[in-house]
Amino acid sequence: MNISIQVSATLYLKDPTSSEIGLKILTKGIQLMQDLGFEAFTFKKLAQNIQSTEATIYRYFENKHYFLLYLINWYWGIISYRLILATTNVTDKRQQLTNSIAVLTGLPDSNHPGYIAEEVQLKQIVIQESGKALHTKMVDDENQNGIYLNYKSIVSTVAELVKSIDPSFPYPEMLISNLIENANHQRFFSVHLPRLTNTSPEQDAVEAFSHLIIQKVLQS
Amino acid sequence: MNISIQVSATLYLKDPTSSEIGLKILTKGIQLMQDLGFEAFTFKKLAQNIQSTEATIYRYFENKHYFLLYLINWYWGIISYRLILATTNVTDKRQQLTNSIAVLTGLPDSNHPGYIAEEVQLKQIVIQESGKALHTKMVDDENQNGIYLNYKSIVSTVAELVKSIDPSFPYPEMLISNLIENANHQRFFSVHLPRLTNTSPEQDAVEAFSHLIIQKVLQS
DNA sequence: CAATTTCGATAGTAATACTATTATTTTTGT
DNA sequence: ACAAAAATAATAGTATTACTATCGAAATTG
Repeated sequence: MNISIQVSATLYLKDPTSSEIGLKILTKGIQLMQDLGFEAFTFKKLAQNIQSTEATIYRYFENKHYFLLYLINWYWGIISYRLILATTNVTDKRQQLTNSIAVLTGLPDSNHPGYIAEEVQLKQIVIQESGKALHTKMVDDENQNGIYLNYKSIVSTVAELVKSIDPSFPYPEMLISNLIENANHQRFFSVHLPRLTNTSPEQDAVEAFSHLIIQKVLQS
Repeated sequence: MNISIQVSATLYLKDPTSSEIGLKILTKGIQLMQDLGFEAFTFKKLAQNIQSTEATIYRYFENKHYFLLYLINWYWGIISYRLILATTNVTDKRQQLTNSIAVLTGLPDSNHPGYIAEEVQLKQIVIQESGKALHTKMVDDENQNGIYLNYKSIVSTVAELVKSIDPSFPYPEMLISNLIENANHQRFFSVHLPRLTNTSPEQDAVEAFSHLIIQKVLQS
């Protein structure tokens, strides 16, 4: 079975991994969210898809906004886990950082240690829909409820690594959050607005760009 | 009077700058969009605000998505104009680039040449709502309609500058679109998720970060 | 000043985002 | 194996949203 990935309990009313129907909501929900996009995605459509009813889904999730937050949190949980795998037993801090940047900005690969089937789809959703989840009038409440903890702890962990390598660099958190966000943006651009980037789905340059920035910017 | 800023005509049904009511829709609309956020903003509420009717607003804009696109396009039009002011009569390419980065990542300032009253509010809207405008199933159609031309031309112009300074740098467009997007992200983080950044509303470090990246990454 | 455009007022519709109720099925503890 | 509890399906209903349609009055324009 899958390694258990932590998703904040404030994101659901009833744990969807605790029942058959809950799991169906997740797997078919991911699919439908990808196919339709957040705005066209509705619990009604999902209910029809899993041959259940709206009311049932509402017992698991407050609304579709929380459902999206759940998926995004799940994704960052996976990445958290992969970050640990990529850095344990690596003694050199530089190498730890390089491996971390690879996890954060590289493409998912079924050969990676700790690969989880949903990762590719979840990443797509993160790329497409993250902005809508975050840029809400509710951010501050949700932040207080610990909903972004997974994400914040990733940035903080890797930023610490940056600090230990180059204590004089003044913007470690900004650097890391930038590289993470940039990776998603550039991949979006590469598909929809290719003039804005120098990466393409065929020849992915996002990870290389990220390593270059790190290399040029940090003094070791 | 204001310098005329180009906004793509595909974004409106009737030019809002051509009538009293249209201008009211814009100014009060900007205000309301900021106060309520995109999701809670409705044409009905705006109509009440300007003591008019929904139907009237629908005669100017297809829907609120296009209204948001209009505002964002307007913002990038202003920035385009400010970029020109910041680079004309500057002979040194390095200096041109530095000035451009300042325009793209610095804070708006009423002392800037070409300052336009709405700029501050529009910037806030761009920071908060850009993601929702772009990350839609309709991106590709809208892109074909030239809706992102202002933005693309900014990236392209500054990327050309990068190329002329350091022809060996392999990712000029990615670098510039990254710095632009990053500036908005970090300012959002600084207010809502301060742990993710090293800038704050009191002590803005975004522009300094951007200059640093440029300086470290480009060879002159 | 006639013709046209624009606007306000009002009405109406389909879809969305839920909440509520109840009967049936499934699960669980013993 | 069975009673109690929990979960689900089926259905109905509500407020709001995102529009479209109509039509007479007001303003603009040629």
